[in-house]
Amino acid sequence: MDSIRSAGEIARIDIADATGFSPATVTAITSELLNAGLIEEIIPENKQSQSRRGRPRVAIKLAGRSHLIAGVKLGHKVISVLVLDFEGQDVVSQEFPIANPRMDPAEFVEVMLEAVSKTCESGGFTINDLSGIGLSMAGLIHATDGFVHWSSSLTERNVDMGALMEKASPCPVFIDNDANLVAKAEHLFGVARNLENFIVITIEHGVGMGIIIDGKIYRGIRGCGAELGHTKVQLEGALCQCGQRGCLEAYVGDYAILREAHSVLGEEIHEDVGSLYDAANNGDQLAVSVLDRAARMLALGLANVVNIFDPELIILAGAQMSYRHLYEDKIIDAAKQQVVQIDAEMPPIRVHAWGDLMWAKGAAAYAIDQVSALKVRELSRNAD
Amino acid sequence: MDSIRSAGEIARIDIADATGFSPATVTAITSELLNAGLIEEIIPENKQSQSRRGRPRVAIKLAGRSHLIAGVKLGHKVISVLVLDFEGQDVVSQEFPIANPRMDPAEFVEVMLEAVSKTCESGGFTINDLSGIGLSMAGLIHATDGFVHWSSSLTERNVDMGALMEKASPCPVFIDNDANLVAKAEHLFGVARNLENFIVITIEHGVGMGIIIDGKIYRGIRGCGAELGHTKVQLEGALCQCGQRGCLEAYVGDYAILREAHSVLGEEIHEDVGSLYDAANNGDQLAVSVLDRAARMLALGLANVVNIFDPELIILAGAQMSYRHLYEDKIIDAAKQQVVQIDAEMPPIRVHAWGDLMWAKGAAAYAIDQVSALKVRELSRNAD
DNA sequence: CAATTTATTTTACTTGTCAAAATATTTATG
DNA sequence: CATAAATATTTTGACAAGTAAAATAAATTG
Repeated sequence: MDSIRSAGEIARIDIADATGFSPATVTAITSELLNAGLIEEIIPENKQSQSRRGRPRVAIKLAGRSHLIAGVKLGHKVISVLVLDFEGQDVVSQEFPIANPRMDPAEFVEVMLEAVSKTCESGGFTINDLSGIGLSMAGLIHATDGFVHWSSSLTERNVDMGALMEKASPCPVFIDNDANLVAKAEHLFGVARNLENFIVITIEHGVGMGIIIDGKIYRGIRGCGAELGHTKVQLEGALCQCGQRGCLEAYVGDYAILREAHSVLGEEIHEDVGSLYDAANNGDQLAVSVLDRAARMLALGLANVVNIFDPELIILAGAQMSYRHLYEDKIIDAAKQQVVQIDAEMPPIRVHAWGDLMWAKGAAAYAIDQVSALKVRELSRNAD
Repeated sequence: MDSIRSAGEIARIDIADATGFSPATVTAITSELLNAGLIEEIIPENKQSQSRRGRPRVAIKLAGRSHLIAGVKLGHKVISVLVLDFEGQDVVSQEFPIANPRMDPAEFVEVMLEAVSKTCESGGFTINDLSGIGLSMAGLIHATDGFVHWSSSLTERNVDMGALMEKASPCPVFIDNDANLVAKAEHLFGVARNLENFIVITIEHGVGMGIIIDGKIYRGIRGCGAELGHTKVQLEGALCQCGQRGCLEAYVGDYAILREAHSVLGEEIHEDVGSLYDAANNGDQLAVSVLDRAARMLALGLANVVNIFDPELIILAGAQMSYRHLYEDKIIDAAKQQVVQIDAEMPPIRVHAWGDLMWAKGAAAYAIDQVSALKVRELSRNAD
């Protein structure tokens, strides 16, 4: 069982403790995994390790070099590719500008595989050495079917991307919504490593949410749940890019904030929200007012998430720090004011600034997870 | 496995089909359950049953008379008790007026057990013949601990009701939030009998939600999730009975609607929302306007539920038909307008009018479920 | 009545898991 | 330094859950 990953390094007896299996069973399973090369023992460096007496525990970890896995994120302007080893260590990463942000499916597949290939080559290996590719897309995606209801990266709706990828790629490709995959990354590598019920909220151009319940991504029946950005926070409210009114995203997304600022200023002074934020900090009352409404709306959205899910943790995951206006303590405090009050600590809300590779890392995390499961399945089938 | 319940009557081979177990296993398990008296075979009445040839399938059902289970709901003015048999058939039910809607815990326990006792006696048996009691409470409840953070029925916060009940009751008592238990009833006996991922919304004095994910009630980590009624649908909006502003309940709950009507009329013409609804249907523009806002807010809330959960089904479960203004098609249509649009049918929203015993039935359903699990556990322990 | 069909039960085996015993490897102690 | 004590891991033997395949049961068809 791959709860070795969540611990990083762990001795057999601790696995038994953590999983509830008996030491005997752990030995049986680990010896199989060792044989298959998926995990390896750690040779103890120093003799005087701990002050404990008795036979020393020998730690086990994932065999990093056993598999290489790529994560791909298609953004508006760039496509980023990150290759991780089986342990989750960065191997190589690259970004490529893309010509047009909306492509037809065939072009999309080609561009993506091209980017992966180039990244692999820059790391000294080829795409054929990969055991899996994770693909992170903005949009409405039925992950288990690999079916894309709609994505901002595609010119067509209802694309069976899974089938297209399977045909074109030398290794399995796993597709899901970008926010879901960030949640996966938080689960495997991030601040939610030991949690099984938490929620990740991503804010950038739009607002996304990833829900982990009982350790699994919750996707809804058609695969298009968790659309926090399009929950309505105002009757007949601001116009959203989805065409509807009153969506949270239409108050909190960067385009919404800039839109409001420019509607008053009349011209496009601020190129991005970061510059507006700086203006606000320098006392620009208009900027303060614009950002304040966004902040209050976000607080409302966060409170709603708590009221509905009562999760162990909420993570505000951000790639770029130009969105730092949305990660302030006062927003979290405001959210606390709007949560159903009981005499028990409210779920913590933590901010996690990942850096630019957040999205690609999510994709890779998902692929690692899927490849792990695949290899274990293969193993037990080969036992026959 | 007690998926016999969801089918009502089912032959062994169909159980094998439905559960994925082999026929051999089904035989083994059912023979144990038969022995324990929990299920029984149905003697075929007519010889010329079906046109199939071959050995006829013999159907199995739960042994109704094997256990009696009570469900209790404490409302504002009455306490209702419903006794079901193990199959879910009504045995006897009764309602009792209660003196004061808020009691201290000791009084609460006494009043409840008194009501259950009287109901049992009116059915010709005693409380000692019950195998379990389900208790449905409005409020914030950590069900698995039997801990009541807060309830409108109690004068105190943070009551360990489970412990109190265990001391006073001759049989196990299972406590949960009232909306969660309605969801349970829908799952066992209602319109969600074969579904594993659906949502129940109850509207009455307040707005409640029960979430079923993977066949289990989702409660959140502190047991106080699913508070749809207190999600905010308006920044700095109407005042809610919880003390906060902008809660859905503060627009949709009956007290909110009446409050608004009276704020304009100046006097209390309408005793309940039903009368306001009649006025609206008779062309009273003011009544129309008041109800219209409530309807639009409810639609918004429903759309948010779809956008977040993308469930198989949403059920609007109602006890009394005086709330029929909230069950209209136009509301459901309005909700559809505000849902993320994809080229796939949106989850259906169904209205289920239960009648007055809805809440008590939920409590009983939960208790049946828990007692079933308990008995099966006892059985496998006795196998040693 | 025999042949056929379908449902259920029995039998013999596989698999996953565990408790208990055995073994391995260390520290502490006289 | 040998031995005892402590702790981790592995081996062994047994049990429980589940299955495939064969056997049995109970109907229909011709």
